[in-house]
Amino acid sequence: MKSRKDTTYLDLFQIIGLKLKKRADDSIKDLGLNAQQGKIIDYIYKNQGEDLIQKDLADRFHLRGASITSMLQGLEKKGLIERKIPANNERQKNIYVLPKAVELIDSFNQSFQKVEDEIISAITEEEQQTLIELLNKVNQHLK
Amino acid sequence: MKSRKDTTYLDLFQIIGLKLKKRADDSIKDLGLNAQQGKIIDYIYKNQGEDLIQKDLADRFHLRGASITSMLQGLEKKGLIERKIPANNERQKNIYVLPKAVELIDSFNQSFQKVEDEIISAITEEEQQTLIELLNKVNQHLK
DNA sequence: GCTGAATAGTTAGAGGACTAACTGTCAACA
DNA sequence: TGTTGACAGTTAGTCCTCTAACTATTCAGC
Repeated sequence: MKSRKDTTYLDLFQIIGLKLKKRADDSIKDLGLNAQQGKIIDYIYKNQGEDLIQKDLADRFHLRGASITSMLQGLEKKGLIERKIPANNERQKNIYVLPKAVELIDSFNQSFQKVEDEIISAITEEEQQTLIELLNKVNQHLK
Repeated sequence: MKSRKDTTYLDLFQIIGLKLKKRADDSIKDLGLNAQQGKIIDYIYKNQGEDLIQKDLADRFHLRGASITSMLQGLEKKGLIERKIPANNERQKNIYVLPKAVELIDSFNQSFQKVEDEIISAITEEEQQTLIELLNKVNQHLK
């Protein structure tokens, strides 16, 4: 009875999530960053015109404020981003990517695309449509 | 253009995984454990007759050997499991749950079931079938 | 206008997972 | 049978995220 077959949705999501995280981390580790940092830089780059503040990142990436603080401090130390207190609200910090980071964005988006391709190559195009619909339903339902 | 809609499979899996992890952790934290520890105790309980060793846990849960060592040391310190070096192979350690842990298993399996129910209540029964098939395909394809 | 609550961000300290280097045991085969 | 490589597990040190407690600013209602 070694081959128990009661893998649940919870287990599947955890396992797939872990595998994807490891692949994504691996794929950009030569750039000195992990996948989360890459995703965040990309997100900052695409939204930095919109009065982007740390709280937005916390919401988008489902991380705590403290985690964002420490992650951005790290990226700042590496010269990849900068934070400026806006004139109209001294309790916030607007976030911008620096040129050094912009150069990297294409590179890790390509890496992420490869991981993406690995996922979808497991199933047909029709199934891909179905999967993304179901994932979105589940995601939206979880608050 | 604040509502960008290019959420990828990778993003979706990460976000759903994170949300589920937080829910699962929350649901059993009163027992002094996190979800991963709960899952592992359950797995040990169901497989402890089969010469279960640490390597098996590392494989099943996609964690490194070192992580399993430290996690089991923690569970051992709490009096939840024990490890015994088997007679036939002194380089391994067989793992067993202790009574104190057995008492908890029903309780956190119920908690996990609730998280499971939250997932599937987002979609119809037919969609549930489809989703689990697709998830299994993707998972198996990722080695 | 003042006071108290809400909001944004930081710090300190803890825990979990990782890598790299290590110990000790087993197994293969020359 | 002796050596060498594979294997199971551990240790040390790092990184990321978390919670809890904190500072500082802004907002809302009396």
